[in-house]
Amino acid sequence: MPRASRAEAEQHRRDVVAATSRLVRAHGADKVSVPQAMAAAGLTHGGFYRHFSSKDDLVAQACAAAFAERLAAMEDLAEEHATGDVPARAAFLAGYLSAPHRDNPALGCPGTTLAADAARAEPGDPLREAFTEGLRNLVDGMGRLAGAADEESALVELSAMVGALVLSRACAGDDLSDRILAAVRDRLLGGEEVRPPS
Amino acid sequence: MPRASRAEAEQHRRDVVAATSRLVRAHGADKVSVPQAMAAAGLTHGGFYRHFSSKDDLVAQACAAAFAERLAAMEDLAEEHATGDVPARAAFLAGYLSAPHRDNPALGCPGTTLAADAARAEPGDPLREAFTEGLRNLVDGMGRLAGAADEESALVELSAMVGALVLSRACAGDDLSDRILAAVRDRLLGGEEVRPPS
DNA sequence: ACGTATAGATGATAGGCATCATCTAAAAGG
DNA sequence: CCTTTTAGATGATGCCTATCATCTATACGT
Repeated sequence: MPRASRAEAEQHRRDVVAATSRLVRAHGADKVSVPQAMAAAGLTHGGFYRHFSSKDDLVAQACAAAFAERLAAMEDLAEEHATGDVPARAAFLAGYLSAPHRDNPALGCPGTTLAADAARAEPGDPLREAFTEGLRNLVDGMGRLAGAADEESALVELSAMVGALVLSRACAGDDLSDRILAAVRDRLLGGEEVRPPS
Repeated sequence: MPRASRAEAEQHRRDVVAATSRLVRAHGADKVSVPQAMAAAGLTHGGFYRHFSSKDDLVAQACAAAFAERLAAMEDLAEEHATGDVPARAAFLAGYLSAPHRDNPALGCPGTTLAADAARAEPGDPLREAFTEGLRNLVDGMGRLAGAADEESALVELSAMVGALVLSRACAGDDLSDRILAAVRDRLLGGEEVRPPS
């Protein structure tokens, strides 16, 4: 099926990015091959280099797309709960620290799934930059959600959420996994101190 | 150099595990090849399958070794600060949430570097089990460090620490990286609430 | 409507990988 | 001391990978 229209081609590119975004979150950046990524969008590997300059380029775009998706979900949540009795922040936290989020990394927060790949990338790597940019936006978004909380609070909260999800995924199937999620969820929603005074 | 003594062979095995433990923390489990792991211990890939049943087996042993190493360091710290004026917990936190720890993943906490690999492993995978076991020990160790704190507190604290380190590594080089470490360090050491009351 | 640019398919190239087979010489054990 | 065992070296094997070259047919510009 050679030669698609310009609009179709652009849609294909978007499909590849979206599919890759899910694949890399589920399996890691290096476990997704170019043929796999293209096939996931219904194409063969042939046209790849007409859309992307390299595999790293695609992965970086996929990372950016994942962050954008999550940010959009956060803003939807903020609107949804703008007038409700459940604060948007509580809804966000409960969803984030839930078993479904833990069990669905492919559609989940890239802060948890791509951080390891970004950390291992070289300082100039496009993935590294896409991740940093996305993370900054996520922190800003959390600040807005919580209602003008300071950056420090947003950073602490996000760290606890990311750490909890990462650890709970790593030991999923074990009792410990649920206990991690519950502990952080209760503590963040209850507003108790991080450490009980000794 | 064929045929080493039994004691030498056992030492070689240990060397391979120790070297791999560092390699996988630095580069990820799949980026370390069998020849690389053996070469890092001064051997060729030839004798590999006399020591390990598979690459997965080696990686799992390397993970367990990394956790054991960290736990030993924690116990040393507890002894060291048993009678000092700086509580062991504070020393542990400060070291954990420091730039050197961020910049030296090869020698750092496997909870941050191997969680992604463990999370992607199948439920029955030896890496998954080694990680879960190591994590459980780490949580117990933290409880002892903080002086009989409840498990929930240890889990929340560890989540925040792991999340902070993972995120700060992923955006190392950017201002944000230092701010993440500082925010979590200050909050955990200061004993303030996770979220300031709104 | 016609020529040209190009999206996408097919196929090739070169390299790295885990694993296994074979060989060797030295240690273990009697 | 002589036989057996085995740690480790060398060298396949077959598979998967990113990237590039080539081809084709169709959408686009004129």
